Amino acid sequence: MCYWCPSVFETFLCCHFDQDSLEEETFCPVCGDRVSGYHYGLLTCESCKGFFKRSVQNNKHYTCVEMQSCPMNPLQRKRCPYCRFQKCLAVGMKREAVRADRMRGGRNKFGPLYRRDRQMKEQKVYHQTTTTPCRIKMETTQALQPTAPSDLHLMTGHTNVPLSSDPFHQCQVYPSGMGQLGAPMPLDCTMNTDRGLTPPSLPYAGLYRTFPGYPQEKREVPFSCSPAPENHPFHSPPNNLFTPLSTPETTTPCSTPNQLVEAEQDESQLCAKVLASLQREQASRGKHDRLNTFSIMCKMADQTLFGLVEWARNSALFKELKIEVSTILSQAGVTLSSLVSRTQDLVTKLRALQLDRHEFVCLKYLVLFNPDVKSVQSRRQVEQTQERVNRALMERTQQTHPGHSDKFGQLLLRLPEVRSISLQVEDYLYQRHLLGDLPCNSLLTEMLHTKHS
DNA sequence: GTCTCAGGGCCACTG
DNA sequence: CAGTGGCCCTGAGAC
Repeated sequence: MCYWCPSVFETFLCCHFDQDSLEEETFCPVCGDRVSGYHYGLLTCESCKGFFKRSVQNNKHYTCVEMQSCPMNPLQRKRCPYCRFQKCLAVGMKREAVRADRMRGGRNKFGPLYRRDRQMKEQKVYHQTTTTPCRIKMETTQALQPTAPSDLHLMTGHTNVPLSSDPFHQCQVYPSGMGQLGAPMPLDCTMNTDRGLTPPSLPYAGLYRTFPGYPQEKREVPFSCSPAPENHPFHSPPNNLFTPLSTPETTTPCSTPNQLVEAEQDESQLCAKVLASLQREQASRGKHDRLNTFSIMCKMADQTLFGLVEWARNSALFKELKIEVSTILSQAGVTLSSLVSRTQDLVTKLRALQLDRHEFVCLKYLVLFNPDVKSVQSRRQVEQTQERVNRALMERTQQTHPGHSDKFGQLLLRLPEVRSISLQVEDYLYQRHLLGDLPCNSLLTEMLHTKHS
C-alpha cells in the first residue's frame, strides 16, 4: 500500500501501473492467498486454481459438516472443500473454463475478457491516483469506466454510479453475477499489515461483509444502526442465509423514523448498483448470448434480494433476532402478468398515499419483523419491535400529515398485500426454477431452495 | 516467428 | 491413499 501525495506521485504511478505489482497487491478472492494469475475466470492463487480444476475434472461433490459458512483463508481452506468450492463459484470461477477434453496449452475463450479486466484495473488505478490525493488506497477489482455499451433496454433513467464492464467479478452465487459495485473502495492500510489475516479484496465486499464466515476479522468492525462502511473488506458468502447471527454488537436499536431513515442505504444507490451490474453482465455477453427479459428480471430480483439481505443484516433491530431454517410452503401459482398487475396496483395505492422515505423504511421493517414467520424463536421480541416501528410510523404520519389522520391505517393495510404478492412471486419463481428457467447459482435460487427444502 | 500466459500434468508432501 | 499445492509443460492467440 502506498501513501501518496503530489510529492510521491510519480513513484506511485510507477509502482501501480506495473503489471507485477498490480497482481502482487491482489489477493485470491477465494482464500486470500497471493494470486498467481488468471485462472478459470479471475485472478486466483495457484492453490485454488488446482483445487477448482480437480473439483470440476473429477466431478467432486463435497459436503459441509458445519453451517456451510466455514472460514476461508490460506490456513483453513483445506478444512472444508465444500465451502471452498462454493466460494470458488461464488466469486466467479467458471466451470466451463475447465476443458472437458483436457487439452493443454492455448488460450481459452475468455482471453479478450482477461485483457479487458486488466485494462479496467489500470484505468481504475489511474482514476484513483488522479482523483483522490493523499488517501490510502487498497484496490478492489472493480473498475470505473463504463466502457462497454449497454444493451439493457429494459432499464431507463441514469445513474451516477460508475460502471464497470468487468465480467469476472460479477459473482455467480451470491450475487452470482454481482460484480463490483461501482464506487471505489478505499481501505485503511492498517487493516492490511498481515497478509495471513488479510482477506481478499473482493467485489461486493460491502455486501458480503455482514454474512458469517470471517468471524475474527468481522468482529473488529463495529456495526451500528448505520450501514457498515462500504470499504470494509471482510466478507463471506451467505452460504446459509438463515443461520443465527453471531455478532453480538452492542448497538442501540433505533426506533424513531428519523433514526430508521438515517440507518438506511439510499434506495437510489441500490437501484443504481443493480442497474450497473446488469449492464455489465449484458455488455460482457456476446451478441447472441444476451439475457432475455425473464433472465434480466431474475437477475434484478436476485440482486435486489441481495441488497435487501444486506439491509436486513445491517439492521440493528434485525440483529436481535435468532432465526432458524424452516419449511415454508407457498400457495399455488399465478401468472406473471397478474403479479405485475397486482404490484402496479399496490404502487399506485402507495403513491396515492404520498408515501415518503421515512414511511417506506418503516414499512420495510414491518415486513421484515413478521411474527407469523414460523422459524422465529423470539416471537415476543419480534412483536415488540413491530410495535416500536408501528409507533414510529404513526408518529411520522401524524407529524407530516396532521390532516390525514387515516394515513397510518391505510399504510398498514397495504402490508398484507405486500406479503401476499411476495409469496406468490416466490411460488412463481420456484415453479420456473423447477422448470430450469432460473439461472443456477444465484442467491435467489439458494433462498428458494432453502424455503422449499 | 516469437512471446505471452492460462489450462493441464506431474509429483513431493501431508494428514 | 486421497487431497493439496508448487512447479513446469503446452500451445492458441497476440504481436
